[in-house]
Amino acid sequence: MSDTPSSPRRRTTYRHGDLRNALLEAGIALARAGGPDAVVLREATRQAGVVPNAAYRHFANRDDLLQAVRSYALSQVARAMEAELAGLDPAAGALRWAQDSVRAIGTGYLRFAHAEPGLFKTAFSSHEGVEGDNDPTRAGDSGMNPFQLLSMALNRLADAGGLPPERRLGAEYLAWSAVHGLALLLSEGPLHGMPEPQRMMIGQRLLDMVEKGL
Amino acid sequence: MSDTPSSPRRRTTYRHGDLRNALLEAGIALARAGGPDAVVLREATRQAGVVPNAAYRHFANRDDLLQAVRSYALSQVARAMEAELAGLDPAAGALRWAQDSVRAIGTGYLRFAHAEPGLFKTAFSSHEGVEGDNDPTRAGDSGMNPFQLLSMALNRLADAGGLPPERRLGAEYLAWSAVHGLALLLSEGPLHGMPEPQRMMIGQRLLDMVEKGL
DNA sequence: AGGTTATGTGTACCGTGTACACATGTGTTT
DNA sequence: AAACACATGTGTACACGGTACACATAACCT
Repeated sequence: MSDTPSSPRRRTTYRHGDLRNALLEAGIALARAGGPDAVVLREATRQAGVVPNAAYRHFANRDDLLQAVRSYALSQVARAMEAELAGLDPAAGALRWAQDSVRAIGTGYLRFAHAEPGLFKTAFSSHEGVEGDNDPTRAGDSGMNPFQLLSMALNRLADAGGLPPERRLGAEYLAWSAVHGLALLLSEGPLHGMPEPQRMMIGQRLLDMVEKGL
Repeated sequence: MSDTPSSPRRRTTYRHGDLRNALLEAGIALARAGGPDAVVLREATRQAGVVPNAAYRHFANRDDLLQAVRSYALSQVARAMEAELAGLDPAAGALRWAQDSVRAIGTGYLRFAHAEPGLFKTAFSSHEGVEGDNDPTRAGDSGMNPFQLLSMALNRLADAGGLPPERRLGAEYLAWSAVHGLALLLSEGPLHGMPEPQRMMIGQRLLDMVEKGL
């Protein structure tokens, strides 16, 4: 009971053994609790039970650690989307399925933003090109990252005739804009404390708008 | 040429005379150049030519200064919207005018986000309820803040029959979500360096989506 | 003139990121 | 096994930022 921060588990060996991982875990915990700004190097090392500078053997600097945390957060977003997709019935007709897929992506995004506001904020704190990268640490079980999952859903929609080809290009950004914007309003914006039912309702309304307007 | 930061104008009087204002100006300059995180108390006092603690006679703390800067940024957003609205022709038919009004709001928002990314980011860094407040420092020449301008445009649309009454409630948030999301993607997101023509194009496409889907 | 108040100064402390030199294990080569 | 290089953690140190507290000085008001 002589540990102050959280899990500084007095280590007996000079070597930590798994420091990079411990720092990442700590960083994730910090991000979860307080968003990207809460990911503070010194606190992470404290939780890992090492001296501050030890972190520099595993991360170039604070931002490097933050990016690692962000990758994790992105993979969690992907998983949230995949979880929604998994509940769909492909036999419900190609168009319906495609539309539901797009909605599932949006719903997963919004759900995650609500369930894990800190990680959500971290995931998109510095949205550097996630589009064309195949970093598996940012992907879900499907191997796709959030952006790629959205693209896939939009492809389904286009293939099913639910989205005219001339409007397919860049559709990711339109859909993403809408959902991301709402997620922000709900998680840290003026729609903050909105109760669950209304939250779900406005989310669905927004997805209606996207579906109709895309 | 003995001044390092920017305009530390060696003052001869003990009293500054207009410190609150000077700090605000400095804060705005910092925000303009680097967004909310760049608004740093000590730097503002440096530019004003006073000692760090002098700031506390005019602002409770750093955040208080930041909020003042944010209010200014919001008023600039409102002005950008008003500038777009001013170019409209009310004689073009009620519906068309109403639709153009909504588009003007969106366009002004997007333009400002592009022209002043730092201030834009600052304006919405902590979107605390701007809806029902009448702080004139956050308003444009019309006396309305950005949210209120949007509401007004949507009212016009509803009055002109362009938006069914049952879908009027909360429409602000749907439109705002979409435009805000895109502004983020364009200003700090993956759509960052997008050339002007394409930027305009995707902006209009997004507004099409909102108009169709609202 | 004397007191009260507003505004700027000096000093000081804490937390954060990070550079640099040093210590201590681990693994490899002879 | 001894020697050495390398990887990884430690100690010390500095700069920067926010901010508390006591003090100085000027403006204002009897």
